[in-house]
Amino acid sequence: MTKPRSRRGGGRPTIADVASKAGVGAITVSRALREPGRVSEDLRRQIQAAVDELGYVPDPNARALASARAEVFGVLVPSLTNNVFAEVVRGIYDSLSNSPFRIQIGNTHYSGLEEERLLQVFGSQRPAALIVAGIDQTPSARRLLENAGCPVVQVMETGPDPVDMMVGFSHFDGGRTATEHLLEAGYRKIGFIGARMDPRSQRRLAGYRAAMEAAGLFDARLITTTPVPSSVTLGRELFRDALAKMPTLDGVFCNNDDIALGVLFECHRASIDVPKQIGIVGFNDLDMMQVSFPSITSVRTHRYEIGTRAVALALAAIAGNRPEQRIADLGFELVRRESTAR
Amino acid sequence: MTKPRSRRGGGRPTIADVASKAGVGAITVSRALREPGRVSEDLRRQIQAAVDELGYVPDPNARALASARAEVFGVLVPSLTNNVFAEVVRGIYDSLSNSPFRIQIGNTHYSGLEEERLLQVFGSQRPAALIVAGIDQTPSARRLLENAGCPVVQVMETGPDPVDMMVGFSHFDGGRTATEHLLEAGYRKIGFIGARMDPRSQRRLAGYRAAMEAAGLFDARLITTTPVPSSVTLGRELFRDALAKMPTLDGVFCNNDDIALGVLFECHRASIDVPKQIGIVGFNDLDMMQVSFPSITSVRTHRYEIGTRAVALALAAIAGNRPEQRIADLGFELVRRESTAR
DNA sequence: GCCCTATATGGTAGCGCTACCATTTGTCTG
DNA sequence: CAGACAAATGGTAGCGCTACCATATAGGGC
Repeated sequence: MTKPRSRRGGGRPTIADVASKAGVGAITVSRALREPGRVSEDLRRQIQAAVDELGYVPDPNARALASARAEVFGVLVPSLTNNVFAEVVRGIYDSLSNSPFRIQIGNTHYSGLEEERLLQVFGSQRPAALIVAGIDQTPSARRLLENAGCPVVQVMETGPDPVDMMVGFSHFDGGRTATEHLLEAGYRKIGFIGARMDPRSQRRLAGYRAAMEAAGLFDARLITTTPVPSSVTLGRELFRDALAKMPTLDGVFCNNDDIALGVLFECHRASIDVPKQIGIVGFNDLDMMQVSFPSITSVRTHRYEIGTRAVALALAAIAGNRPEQRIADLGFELVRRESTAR
Repeated sequence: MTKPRSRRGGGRPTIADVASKAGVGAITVSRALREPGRVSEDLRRQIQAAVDELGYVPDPNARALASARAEVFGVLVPSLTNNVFAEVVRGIYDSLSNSPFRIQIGNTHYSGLEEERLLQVFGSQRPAALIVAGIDQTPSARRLLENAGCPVVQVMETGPDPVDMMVGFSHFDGGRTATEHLLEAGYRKIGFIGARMDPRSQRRLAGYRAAMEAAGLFDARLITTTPVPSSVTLGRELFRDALAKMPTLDGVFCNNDDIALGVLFECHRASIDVPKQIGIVGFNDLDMMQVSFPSITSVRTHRYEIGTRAVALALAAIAGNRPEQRIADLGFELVRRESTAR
């Protein structure tokens, strides 16, 4: 009744082909591939030979269907072009490149609704683990994560109430540290310039505010923000706005390095001396911060490591040994450079 | 014999649940979801109601297994952090966000072998389409693409011999145009500075060389390259090397904008006047080129559009109307700015 | 009125793999 | 040396879905 070879499959070898070639049952081939320890040395060799000869590659879809578990890591980030998330994603890829796991990335465009929709889609695949950026999921997204039935790692920042596990650092502390550094360097009229203003930016702003209030120097007019996505061009424009509003400005904590670079360029153009007239601090410490002229002080964050650590935690949880510490705070470092050395 | 509800599936509703709730056959539900036109208005409504009520989401793995075709676009890029590819990938994501297709990205790390390996892995999933960066696949990678049994789009550059379809532009022409612009502006000792030197960089270099030779000004000592990945820091270092080697240098065509920015910063630091003493041209025209001081002339490339166009071509091919023109040349534009205006 | 065709729906049989249980064999106890 | 038990292997029955074919009904031409 059955046709000689699958009528739909396009003729690629299946596990049954390998089994008959090796003279064993299909299930033994399956085991030899997934849990080699449970198959005798002899058969393992025969099976491997048959696999090599036929060029057999297991079908991940059939595997996922039969085992009710796909070998997929779902990753949700708000942006694909923002270097910060690109680095995290790169860390994830590098950590999984020698594993059987595939990666599925979703771009939420900083939208909670889009995040919910993608979690729904991802959930339908029964992923092996989920890695999501941020800790500000909508209630319904949070429920989806809790019921995902797989390890979940929230990355980029730390907070008090993880869905499952967390890898990141405190953006509030980062913002405060950057501002305190400007204060210690003697700057007084320190502005905050930020674009996009996602939850992490908001917390950096809160850190800035805490430092300024502690010094008795806070003034709401020092803050210049926009919901528009960040760019170097925008940094320049926002700085001009800030100066127009507050001509006595003598320092700026920039929400990120793109903004900081825009500020630096505008200072060049307007012949404002950095660091004498204006001190600049960026955030993330991209490569260019150390080369710019003058070089720019920035808060270095460990983005690649956030990706690798998130994968390590997820893999441990999959293997059954969930780590003791569910929250990994990777911290940050203030890197002092010429832009604040007066 | 059968347990009341799937023992493995975790209790999520299946197509059979929807079918019995709507009082129709499972196959009709399947059709209503995939080809609504073939199901009567009445049933379609009943089925939709059942789907909504149960919160049914089709299992993509079962679907892929049964139809021997996964709703997945495989995307192969050499880097995840390089802004150029990130933009292409963003274009792909945005174009597919309202389609049933998922996206699977592979990072080849600029390695042909890794590309082969990933094509093997991707192939095992029977993707709906493949989008790969570059036109320099190894022979065996090319064979995998030809036998993929799905539309294939090579992106980033154009060439004479597409596997299937192509979207990009001529890097040779880009390099030549940039160099000719420097020549027209009166620069004579024009250097080429490049990092990574992947095939596209090589072709830009070839374009530079063609222009220099045509002007009778070519000199191998004007070329400074390294296989090291590109960065702003590296741009600065390479420029110093170039100057040490050839102190009379009066212009540079930089393989990309990161390098160009590094060159600009070094000029600031060494008090070299741009554009009077040195003219600078970058490649790709990142946002920051227009804001830097002085602003930097660059070759604008249409990266996001490459992504969207590649998806459009692939979707057309999937729908059965393969475009007449298999090669889409999106061109580039030289954007003249202060760094070459003397 | 008959046959032909088009449209709408359903039943059956897998897709390629693994969970579950059964069977076989070898080894160790007392 | 019987009985117990672990290790190695296999058979069967699905996982949730769709391709393929069959069936039913409604119209259209002569």
